[in-house]
Amino acid sequence: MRVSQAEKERSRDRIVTSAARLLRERGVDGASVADVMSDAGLTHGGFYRHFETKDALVAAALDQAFDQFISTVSRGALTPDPQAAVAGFMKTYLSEGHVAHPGQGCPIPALAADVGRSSPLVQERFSAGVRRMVAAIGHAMPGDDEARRSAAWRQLAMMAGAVMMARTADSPTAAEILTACGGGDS
Amino acid sequence: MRVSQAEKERSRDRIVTSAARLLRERGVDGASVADVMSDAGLTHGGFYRHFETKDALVAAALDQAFDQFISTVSRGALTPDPQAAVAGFMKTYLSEGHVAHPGQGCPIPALAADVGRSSPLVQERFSAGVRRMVAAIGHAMPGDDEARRSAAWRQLAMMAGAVMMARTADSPTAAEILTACGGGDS
DNA sequence: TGTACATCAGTGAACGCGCGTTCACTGATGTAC
DNA sequence: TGTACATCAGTGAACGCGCGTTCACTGATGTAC
Repeated sequence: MRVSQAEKERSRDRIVTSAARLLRERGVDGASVADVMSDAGLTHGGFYRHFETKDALVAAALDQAFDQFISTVSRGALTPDPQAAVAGFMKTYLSEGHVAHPGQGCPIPALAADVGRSSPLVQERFSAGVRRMVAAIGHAMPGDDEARRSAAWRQLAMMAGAVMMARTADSPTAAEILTACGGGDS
Repeated sequence: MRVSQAEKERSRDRIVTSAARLLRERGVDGASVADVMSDAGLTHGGFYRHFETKDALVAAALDQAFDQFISTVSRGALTPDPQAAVAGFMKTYLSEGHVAHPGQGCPIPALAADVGRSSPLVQERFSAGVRRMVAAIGHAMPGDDEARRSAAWRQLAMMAGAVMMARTADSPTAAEILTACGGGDS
C-alpha cells in the first residue's frame, strides 16, 4: 500500500532515529537492517525505498547521532561563562548515565573503532561529526585559536577514551576512571 | 592425523597469535574462526580441539595482545628516569605507526567498544589488561599513589581516545590529533 | 471536479553467503603389556 | 624393546542461522486529462 510523501519522510526519520540509537548500542555489525526497520515500526523489505545500502543508512544515522548528542550536551552548557560551559559539558559526558546509555550518548566511544574499519563514506561523515565537536569544545577553551583547538582535541580524546574504558570495566573501576578524568557520579 | 602434544601446543600458540592480530585489525565480528585458523596455517574444523567457543579464543587473544603490547612499549621505555620512560611510551603510543598498524598496537582503541558489548568473560580479561597498563603507566608518574593512578587513567584515556579518533580521520587531521595530545610523527 | 491510470511505499517470501559449530573420518601419537 | 590398541589433532563436508539484498505483489497516492 503506497503512502503519502509526507508519510514517507516520517518513515525515513523514524528509520534514521532507530539506527542512530541501535548502532550506538550494538555496533555497526550488531544492528541489522531488520532490527532497525522493526524498531521503526516497519518491515525489512521496505528499507531499500529509503537507502541504497546499509552503509548509506549508517552514514545518515551518524549525522543524526552527532546532531542529537551535540544539542543534548549544549543544552547542559547554556551559560554565558565559557569555562562553566566546558565544565558542564564534562560533567555530562563523564557521567555514569552516559556510560550506561550509549544509545543516546557520544558516537565516538560507541562507534569510532567500527568506523575506522568502515567505508570512506562512513569515515567521512564520522570525521565531520568529530570536527563539529572539536569546534564546539574549542570555542569555550582559553588561549589563541591554535591553543584552543589543541586543548579541545586533548579534552575530547580523554573523555571519549574514559567513557569507552568505563564501559568495559566493573562498576567501581568505571567510577574511578570517570572521577580521575574530571567527571563524577549522576 | 594426530600430532604430538608439543606440536599441539605450538598450534595453539599460533592460533592465539593470529587471533590477537586479526581481532585488533578487523574487530571481534570481522575476524572469523576460519580466518584465524587459516592465518595460523590450519583448517577451521580443528578449532574446537583448542577452544570451547570463539569467546574463549577472544579472551585468550586479549591476554596475549596486552602482554605483547605492554612488552613492546616497555622496551621503548627502558630508562632509569621515570619521566623519560613515560615520554617514550607516549611517543610510541601517539605515533602514526601505531595508528596505521592496529594489529600490533594497543588493544584499547582497537577493541574496547567491541568488548563493551561482549560476554562477562571477555570483559573481565580485557579489564585485567587495562588495569595492568594503568599500573605500568602509574608507576612512572609523580605524586602519591592516588595521584599517580589518577594521572595514569587520564593519560591512558587521552592516548586511547586520540589513536581511536586518528584512525577515523584523514591524514592531516590524524597528525593534528596526535600532535595535540603530545605525540608526533614517526 | 471527476475519472483513469501510472507510480511507488510497504509487505513478506526468497536469494546467496558467511558465520559459529558439529561430525565422520584419518592416521600418527601415546600407552599398556 | 617390541607389539597391539586406544586416543585424539587435524581435515573437510555439512548443519542451522541470520545477514544484506532482491523481488513479485498490493493498493493508496499522485497525476494527466
